[in-house]
Order: sequence, then structure tokens, then C-alpha cells
Amino acid sequence: MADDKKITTRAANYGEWYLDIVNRAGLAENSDVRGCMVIKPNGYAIWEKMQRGLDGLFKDTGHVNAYFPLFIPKSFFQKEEAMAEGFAKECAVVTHYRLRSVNGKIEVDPEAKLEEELIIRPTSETIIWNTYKSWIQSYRDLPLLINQWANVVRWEMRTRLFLRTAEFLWQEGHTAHATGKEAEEETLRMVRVYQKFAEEWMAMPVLVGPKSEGQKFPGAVYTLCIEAMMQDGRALQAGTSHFLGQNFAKAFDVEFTTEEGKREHAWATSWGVSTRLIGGLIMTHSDDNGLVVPPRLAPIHVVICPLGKSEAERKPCVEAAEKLAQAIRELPRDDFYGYQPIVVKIDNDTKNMPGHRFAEWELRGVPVRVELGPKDMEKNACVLARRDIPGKEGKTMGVPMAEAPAKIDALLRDIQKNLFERAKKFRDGAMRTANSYDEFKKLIEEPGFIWAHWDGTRETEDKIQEETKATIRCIPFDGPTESGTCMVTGKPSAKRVVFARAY
RNA sequence: CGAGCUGUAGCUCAGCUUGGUAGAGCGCUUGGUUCGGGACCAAGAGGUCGCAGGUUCAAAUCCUGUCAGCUCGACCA
Repeated sequence: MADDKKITTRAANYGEWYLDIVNRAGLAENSDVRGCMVIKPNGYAIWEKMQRGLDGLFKDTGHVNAYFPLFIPKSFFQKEEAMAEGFAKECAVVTHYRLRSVNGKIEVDPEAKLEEELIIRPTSETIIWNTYKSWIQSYRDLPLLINQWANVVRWEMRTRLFLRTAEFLWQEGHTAHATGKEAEEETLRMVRVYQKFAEEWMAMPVLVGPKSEGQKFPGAVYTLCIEAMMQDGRALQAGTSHFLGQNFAKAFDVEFTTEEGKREHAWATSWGVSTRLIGGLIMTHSDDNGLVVPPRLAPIHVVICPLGKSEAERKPCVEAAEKLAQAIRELPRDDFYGYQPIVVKIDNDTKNMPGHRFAEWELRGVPVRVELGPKDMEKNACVLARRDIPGKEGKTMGVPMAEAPAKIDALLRDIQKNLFERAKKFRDGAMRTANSYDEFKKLIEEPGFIWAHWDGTRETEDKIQEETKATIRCIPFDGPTESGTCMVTGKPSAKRVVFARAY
């Protein structure tokens, strides 16, 4: 019965633990629509924070937002062969545009069949490049730096809340450039933006570098990624940035006149991150007491719990809570908080025991909790509890009320820093090196990433995946540069790459 | 899409083998006692047993179909 209140521990069952967090923290639930989730207010609030942070970074790097259609005519979709093939097996298709009522039953009207089927976008390169054709005439129209916030559909068989659902929310940047060099610079710039967001907002350390040929986006020349390690040692692709070369410009006939008066195809990039980041956030920081959210993404930064067993005892606590909340809201705003006020909530629950209330707020991941009881009133002080250190160890007693707002501000910044450092230490501690295929096979059974030499071929990568279920997650830019020989074929290898089992 | 398992109260599940008209715990409501780490007592509300057929005097229970979910495989942000 007491166990009913606790969530499954990570050690007992990591998958159950994840589901418990998503449920109990009110982030999302499965809907009655196959493969589709409902994102609940607490989860959506995190997404809104992510959107705000990312959107600011996109604007800072010169991008603007626009919106393109959900439906893509099949003929557009077909034009870039590699991409069409890559997504063919997971597309939802609209074939009719009308229903009719027959004997009180609604059915698809066979008279209303579309002449050309519409694909629900799995990604928008085709519809966007079809549009760019008319927007790009001259080198003066370039670069074109556009982002869209949208939903996309990829018809997945097996889904997991946030990590893989048939419909998900994301942003997709689609840029056009006059030269390949510029487009490549953009590809790199945006993966670095993702790295910055992951590390500084999400407090989630990531590896940055190209994907292998086998793991890249269909239609791309190459794909750069940020790759994160979850607490169970598995990898999560958290964001990708693609150099598309002139593939889409050629497919959609997007030509412009250069300064020299020559006609040339435009160069392209695309890049995206999705609500999957929320799954990554959960599996990077949360613990057996529930969700842990870094302050920069927390929907609520501070919760104040007035205590007291009688109305007479509680009243001064509530008044002090309101005063404190106001003082916190009036703290100077800066970039750390996105120039927004700190969000403070007063917990007016009079029904449940204090311990129950504390546990509930920990479950929901609020970074700082303030406890205000009769004993604090006597001393004109309060108790601060930090979520990154659960239970009594994370509490500071007797903080004078006058100092509390500044202490809370400092605490929030410290939690943000601590979460990143803790996650980085964990990640670095689970990075191993394998020097032979036998050693690799042994190591891959343990959680974590593995540095290993690989000959650069698709065949070897496929063989490794088939035999060990591990894939090449990333070829990190700042990894060791030592050369060696492929652990499988013995052929030369310029540098080690990172293998892992992935979500 | 292949294999296995599961659908009964808001949630977790018992009941099904051997058909007889619906149960528990948690949660919820009300009252009382509690209250600085997940309190307790009492009363109460809440279910077309996933859905559709079939067998039967009678189906949560047996049979057929169907839908959904979970686990494992192939695919993916």
C-alpha cells in the first residue's frame, strides 16, 4: 500500500520507471488514437520553455519563422528519390475529402476520392523546396533562413511516450544558400546551437559530430547530430542538422542567378529537434523520487508550502508565503530566466500531510521548495529544499526571510550547474574503449558508449549492428584523433567512433 | 507486420478452470481526529465486465470474430 505511492525504481525496471515519471508528473498519456499521445499541461509547459529557448537561439542566428502545409501532394514527395524511399514505410496518406451518412452510419464517400493522394508530412523538405522555387531567383534572395514549428506524422509500429509516437511536435529549419561552403557552415552552426541548448538549457551533455553513412537522413549529403546518454547507458539522438547539398534544389529545380550572371542550383540545409527532447530530459536527470527538471526549463521554479495544523497557525505562514513569493517575482530578470520572472507557486493544500505534499512536488520536479511553518515564523526564517538532492539532505534550515529571495536565485543557478556536471560525470564515466571485436562484444553488454575503430564502410557497420544491436551513434568532432585498425576487418581507421545501443 | 500475454470501478488487480445476476486495495466525496517527510476512523458515491456476434433457462466466466494495450523481434527523431 505504501508502495502504491512510490514510483518504480530505476534499478527495478528502467522502462517502468520512465512510464511512472511521465504519468505521475502529469507530462503525457497515451490517447485512444493509436500511437498518439496527449501532452498534458505539465509536459506541454516544458515544451513551451524549450520552444522559447530554441526560438531565441534561432532568431539570434538570423532565422525567421514561417508555416507550410501539413499535406504534401504525392508527386512532390516523389521528387527526391532517397527521401521518398526513406520515409515510404511510415507515411499516413489522405485519399478522400468527404464523408457521408448511410443509414445513420458515417462512412468515407467513395465519390470523394482525391485525384492525387496527399501525404501527411513526415518532414517538410519537399513542400518547402517546392515553394522556394518561386522565392529564389537571384543570389540577392539568399541566404533564406526559415524555421517552422509544426507537427509531423511518422507511422510507427511501436511507440513510447515522447521518445517515439506516430505524431510529434518539432521544429524544422530549412535554409537555402548560394554556396556549398555557406550551407556547410550553417549545418555546423545549427548543430552547435543544438549543443548549446542541450547543455545550457537542458543541462544534458551531448556528443557532437557526423552520423555514419548508414545513419544519416535520407536525402542528405551528410548529417551532424547531438547524441546524449541516458541513465541506463543507452544513446538518444537528440537533434540532427543535415547538409543537403544541391539534392533538393535539383529535385525541385531551384536555380538562381549568381553575381557573375551564371545559373546555379541553391544549396540546402535542414535541422530539427522534437518533443523527444522531453524524453531525453527525463532520462538524463530524474531519480527514484520522480521528475527532475533543470531550472531553465522548469514550468514552476519555486513552490512554497505553508504549514501549520490549525487555521490560526497556518494563516501567518500563508501571509509570509505570499510576501516571499512577491519578493521572488521581483528579482532582477536576466538571460538565465529568459528575461521572465521566476515562477512561484504557493501550495495551499490543507488536506494532505506535509510529507505527502513535499513528495508530490518532488514527483513533479519543481527545482526549489520552500517550507514555511510555525517554527519558521518564530525565527522569521524558512526552509529551502533543492530537488537535485532529494530528501532531507537537500534541505537548508533557518534561512532568514530577508535573505531567502537571493538565496533561492543562487540555488536555482547552482542546481542548473550541478545537474549538468552530474550528468557529464555520469556520461564520461560510461565511455569505454574497445580495442578488439571480442572486447567490444563484452563491453556492449554493459550500459554506456564505446569508442572503437571502424573501417568506414556500411557493410561493417551493418554487421556490427546485426551481431551486437549496437549502432554508430556519432563520429565526434572532438574525440581522440589516434588512428588504428578496424576492430572487425583490420582495415585502417583514421579515428575512433562512438558505438552504443540506442533508443 | 510476425510471436507471446493482457483488457472487470478513476488506478492496480481478484473473480473465469467447475456459467447463477459484481469484489478488494488505492483514489474520490462527507464528517471527525491528525499535521516539519507519503496519517487514521466512520459513512458514502462510483462498473453496459474492451466491442460485436454465438451457445445457454442463465455468460465477466464457454465459443467465434474484432479492436486496443504491453513485452519481444524488423523500422525510426
